[in-house]
Amino acid sequence: MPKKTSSDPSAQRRVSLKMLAEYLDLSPATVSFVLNNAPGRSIPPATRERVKAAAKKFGYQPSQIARSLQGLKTQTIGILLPELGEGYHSQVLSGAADVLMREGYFFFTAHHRHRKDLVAEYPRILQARGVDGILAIDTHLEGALPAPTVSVGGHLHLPGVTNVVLDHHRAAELALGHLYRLGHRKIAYMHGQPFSSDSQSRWQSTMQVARALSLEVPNDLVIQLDKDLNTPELGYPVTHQLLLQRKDFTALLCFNDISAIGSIRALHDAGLKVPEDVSVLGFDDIQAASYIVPSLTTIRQPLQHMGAQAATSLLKKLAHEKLPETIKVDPELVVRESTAQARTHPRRS
Amino acid sequence: MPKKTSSDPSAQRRVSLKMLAEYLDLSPATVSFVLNNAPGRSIPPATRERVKAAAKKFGYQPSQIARSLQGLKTQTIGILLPELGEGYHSQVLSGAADVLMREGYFFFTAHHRHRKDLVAEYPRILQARGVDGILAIDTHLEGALPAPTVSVGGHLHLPGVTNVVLDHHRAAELALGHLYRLGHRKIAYMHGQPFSSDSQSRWQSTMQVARALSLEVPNDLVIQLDKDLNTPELGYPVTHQLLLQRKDFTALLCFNDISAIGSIRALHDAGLKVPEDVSVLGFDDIQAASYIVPSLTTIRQPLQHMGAQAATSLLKKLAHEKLPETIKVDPELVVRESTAQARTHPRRS
DNA sequence: CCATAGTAGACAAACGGTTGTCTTATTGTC
DNA sequence: GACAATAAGACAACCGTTTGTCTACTATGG
Repeated sequence: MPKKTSSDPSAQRRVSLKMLAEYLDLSPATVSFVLNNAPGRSIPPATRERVKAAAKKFGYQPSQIARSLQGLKTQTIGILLPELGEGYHSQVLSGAADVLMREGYFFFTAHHRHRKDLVAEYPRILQARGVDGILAIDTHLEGALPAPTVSVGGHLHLPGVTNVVLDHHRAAELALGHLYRLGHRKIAYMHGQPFSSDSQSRWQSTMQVARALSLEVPNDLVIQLDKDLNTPELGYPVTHQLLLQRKDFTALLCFNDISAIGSIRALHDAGLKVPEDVSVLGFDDIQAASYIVPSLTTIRQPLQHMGAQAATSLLKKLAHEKLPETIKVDPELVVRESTAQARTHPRRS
Repeated sequence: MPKKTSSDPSAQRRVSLKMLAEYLDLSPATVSFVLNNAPGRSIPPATRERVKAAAKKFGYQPSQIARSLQGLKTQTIGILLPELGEGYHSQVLSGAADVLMREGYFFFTAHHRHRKDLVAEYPRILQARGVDGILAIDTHLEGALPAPTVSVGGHLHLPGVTNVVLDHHRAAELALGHLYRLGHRKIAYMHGQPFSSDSQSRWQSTMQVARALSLEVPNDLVIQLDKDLNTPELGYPVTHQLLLQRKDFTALLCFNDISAIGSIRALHDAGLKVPEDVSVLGFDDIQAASYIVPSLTTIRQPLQHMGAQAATSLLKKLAHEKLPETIKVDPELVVRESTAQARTHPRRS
């Protein structure tokens, strides 16, 4: 049973504008004017000093809540994302948070685990809590939002919602271009899971670039992820399967780093060396990419930067600047050990 | 130049209690009573229904801000942490966030990068924004806090602040016990960086347990981390150094997983096999621990659980329950590939 | 000396709710 | 039929700010 006894040691009442005013024998209004340096009011320097001194003395801190009630901006943002913790979303969040805090904004984060009811409910609750704007990370928004919104990696276009996305075409160019320059012509491709938000656009871009480079993409060199996993096990079985069918490819373009790590293991178990026999290219540049042996060549998504870009855009939007519908962000090729010059002679099987 | 033209598509004014009351031809008070199911007031069912129907019809959402102003609880928590993004803090945050959201709380996260001025400033700002309580993750708090506070991994004890920490003694028992049972008697120890918050307590616990097991800890089997790195490079040079001096140890107890990965590489480069020649034990259980070859046996810190525990405790504290000063959380041994039976015969050098 | 213009600040009305007190009908009781 | 008790709801104060309007006083110019 809860006890009511504990007298909070931290419960000293905060001083309010009124108390300050009473102490100073001034009206709250005057004090407010001084502390906010409001224009159009004449207050003699002596009084100003008196007020400021008292404010400092009592550690006066204006109540944001009362301010908000006036319909002023709250300097608060609501951030919607699927999960907190490791990975993609956290990186984006981190980039956004840096910008927001630097600009004097605080933010709520609301994670919804892709639950539709929560995705629908949270924007309203956030509005009730007075957010000036909403930042949605990898969140499938529906319907009109109750506040200015910018999204990162959103797959659909809502009117008035600016979307920050990776330039998938550029990513494909970097990836295939790298392999092409290393002499690879027989490349195996990995298609992402159908439910993953990037699968579609990434695949289309990859195919476009492949055509542009006159690379053939035979069906039996395409493998398809299906499991909902976040471990290397994701890539192992499909790669194993691929090896049973065809062995005459010199490179494997993976959907992400996690699956690439599984693929490398599968290749290794089949007696193939990476990168000597097969080059493997990842996507994302997760932390583990640089740890594993061989370290992974990959396409880095500048997640932090995307978050920062989104936050900056949202702040601009709040300042009534016009924004483009879509903001593309450039990926980056990170060359490590898992890719090398293509074999010129067929490997003995 | 910012344009003022953009007419927000999302700007339809929210309906307030007053508007609702006017529409219903009732006083705001009555509406408030109905919607809050306030006791001690007699309202006929018919009116109740009318009110509820109207509220639903207009999508009425009470303003948390106005409520807060009454001095009511805001159902808001402020979370202080060093960084957002990958790693330790994010995991703890994730665990805490789950509990808070489940209980209907929202939270601000404020990251301070260990900057003293921010650590001092944020609690006050959070209070001005009306938080009911503060959760501090790996944050060096000083002085009295303006709200009930619980901390995770805080190194110092503040009066009235409950601290959630790992049971370091238990961790040492798990680690050394595991190695001991595998027959290891000559164990090399790694001491954490002096600036890392856990170094001290972990080292002390380890030494205690070593004594209890009658394990000798000769000076030349102790290595000391010093660099402020978050990559395997952290563990490489010190392990290399150790190998130059002594080669007759059968196990290495690392300070964390990151350094363990570097150590494994150093051992590998020196021609030693893990775990056949040397067993390596990590700490933390980061994601990469299961990816690398050999996968890492490690002591898992239940970070999510610690976060959840802290959040639960804070909510209890807000309900005026008495809490212990310190809450210890149990670590967990995760056995993977990097540890094995100790060599019974000296390795050929 | 009086009208006029500043100056310094008070007053009060919001903002959107909560909650204690008061009023008006309606009913029930003897 | 007089009276109290109860039901149904209005009224108003308040939370801590901001901000438009108003007033008292002082100084200035003619």
